Amino acid sequence: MAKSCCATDRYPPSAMNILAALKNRFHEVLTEYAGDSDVQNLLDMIKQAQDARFGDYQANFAMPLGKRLGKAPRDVAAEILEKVGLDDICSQTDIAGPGFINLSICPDWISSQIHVAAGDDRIGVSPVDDPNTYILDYSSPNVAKPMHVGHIRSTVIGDSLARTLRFLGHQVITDNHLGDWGTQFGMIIYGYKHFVDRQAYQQHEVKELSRLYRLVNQLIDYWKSKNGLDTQQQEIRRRATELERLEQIQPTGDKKEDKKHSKMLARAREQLSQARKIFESMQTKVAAIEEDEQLKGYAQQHPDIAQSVLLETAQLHQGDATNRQLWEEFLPKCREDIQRVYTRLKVQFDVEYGESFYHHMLPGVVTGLQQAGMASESEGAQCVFLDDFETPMIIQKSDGAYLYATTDLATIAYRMNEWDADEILYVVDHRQSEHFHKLFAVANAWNAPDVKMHHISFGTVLDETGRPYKTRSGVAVGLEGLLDEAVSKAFEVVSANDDGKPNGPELDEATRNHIADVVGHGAIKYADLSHNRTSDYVFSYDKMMALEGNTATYMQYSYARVRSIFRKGGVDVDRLRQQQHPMILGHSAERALAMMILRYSEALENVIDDYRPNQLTNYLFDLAKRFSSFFEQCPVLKAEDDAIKQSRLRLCDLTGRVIAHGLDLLGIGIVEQM
RNA sequence: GUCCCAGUAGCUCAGGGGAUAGAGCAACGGUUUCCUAAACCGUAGGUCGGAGGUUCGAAUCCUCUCUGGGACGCCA
Repeated sequence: MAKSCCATDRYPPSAMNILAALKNRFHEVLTEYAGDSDVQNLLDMIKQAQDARFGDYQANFAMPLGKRLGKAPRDVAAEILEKVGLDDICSQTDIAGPGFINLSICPDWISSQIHVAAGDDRIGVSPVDDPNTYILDYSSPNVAKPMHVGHIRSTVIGDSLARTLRFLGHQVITDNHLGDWGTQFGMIIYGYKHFVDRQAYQQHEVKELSRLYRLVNQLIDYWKSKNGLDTQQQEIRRRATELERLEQIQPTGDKKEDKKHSKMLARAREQLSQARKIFESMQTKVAAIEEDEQLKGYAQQHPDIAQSVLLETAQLHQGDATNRQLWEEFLPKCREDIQRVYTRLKVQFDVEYGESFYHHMLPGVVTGLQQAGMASESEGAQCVFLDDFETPMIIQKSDGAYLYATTDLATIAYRMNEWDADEILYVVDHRQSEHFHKLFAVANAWNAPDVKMHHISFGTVLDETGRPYKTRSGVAVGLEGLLDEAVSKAFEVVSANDDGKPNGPELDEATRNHIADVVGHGAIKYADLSHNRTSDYVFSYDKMMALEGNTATYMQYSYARVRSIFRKGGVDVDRLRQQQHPMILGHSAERALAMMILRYSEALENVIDDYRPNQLTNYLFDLAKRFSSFFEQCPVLKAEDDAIKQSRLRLCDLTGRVIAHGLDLLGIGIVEQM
């Protein structure tokens, strides 16, 4: 039932997402069949075709509709198609299988749309009709210690979501909720008072502070382990006895019983081995201190270090002059240090209100919740009990100190007052999901009933053995070192590739450095963004820097190829854009590429739908693949005639624009040559 | 013990009601007098952890189960 295309002049020259256009067309007719309430469900069954053999788009609503109406789905499909009339948009409409409606978009319509997109600053992506105010809370490192690999996902995902939401027309406030007020500062204050190396501090304050942080941490761990050894030993004995007991039990012959028994045995063995592992790790920590005379001395002089650290923290919070002064001295230096990483990553925040910013509001949170009848005392602490959770949310400890839950509630209150947020997104790793569930429940019930809050959780970065990514010594890998490594690997690849060019190298040292910088940082970011954020992923330099397949480099390379065509052809891009030559999509590779360009807005909608930047990376990868295919099959500068050449140049230009724009939304740069 | 998340090709991962489940890498075969071969084209590779259920239709939703990871009152 192929149909021919007719004129396209019915369409105003405004940007139109194809899917939206199709849904628009079906809307009225489907309402006749389903009524207003259900029509959206049916419209959602119009989507991109799963397979190119089925055309460009497919509509799947005829099957459920047929069922409901007691008619054959294929008949329903034919009836609806007849009523809707898609002759101007579709070159072909087919009913296939049980009642799939397959739609092929008419080439004329594609070229008219691509023509519109080319003349549009936003490359065919309209801003949303109803902008919201979003607060994005991401990165949020603890400023007392260097940033490590665990911080990058939050930073990169949050930054990309902020850019995307903003481009779509939403009001966005990005906030780096720094950890600048917690126990870590008690630790460095304590460390500074007792163990500082003056000379080292003068040379590099932050380095020395982070050494002090690690030292104090290590000493606390030492005493905790040392004091826990006996208990752990008992635990091992208890587990061993239990295991022995279970091993004595003879099979009963009853299949079910025996299966249960062998399961218990396996569990008991696992628990025993776990207990031993914990014991060993405690022993290692103890030994590390005791084998070092200096550390051993420190430990013996500071047996109550854990308590003392909490005391230092409490004194800071209570306004103790010395601690406050130290905090004011340390904080700006720590922040500068962290800022260096943001500068490299080109990540910016609208505000950076750390935990300390909310300190004065915390008593009000507790009294407010008490007055609302939501908080009550339990075991000396102020708690909010919630129906859906076994454990309460603790908002004030029995010693009077506040917790991060308290700060988070104060933060929400502030954000509502200051910005009247519609939505708050927390880009934080998945381990904190229970905390956020509680937090949202309390805030919605208490003082922020209408705001939508989402925990944009993400998985752990693993090493090649599937363990959380750490160095051999067990410390999380420093972020700066990671970035340096990526850049230097990129430099090697850039140089090797340039040296291997048939007509000799084209790039000087400075250019190579610049390219390595863009490519290296892009590779790291892309690795994070291209995985579905909810899953853990295995971090591998080699995969990331392979610079082939689904990597930022592949997109950057595509862009560079576009630029190279323009350079070689001496093309004046501004003129090209002004001249607006007609788009000719005669070759299947041209059509496929054009279609992909028009789907950019659909890809961005998919990103926002569930806050998943990997929807954009997937799209860009598809786009770049189509471009490579086009590049192979369709000569541009040597096209058979000038009309085709001009059309192809415009297609190249658009591809380059979408790639550059999409990468920018991911926080990734492009280069002219590589 | 309770709760949350994951399990898809040899490896790393997409796909989260729609047709014969995809990509990259690795393997194998091919492409360069031609705009960047960091590329392209092709071949091979799967019981979507397992069992039930809901549905016209299930990798996708529900229940149970196995395996792995994580979180579970005064850390953040």
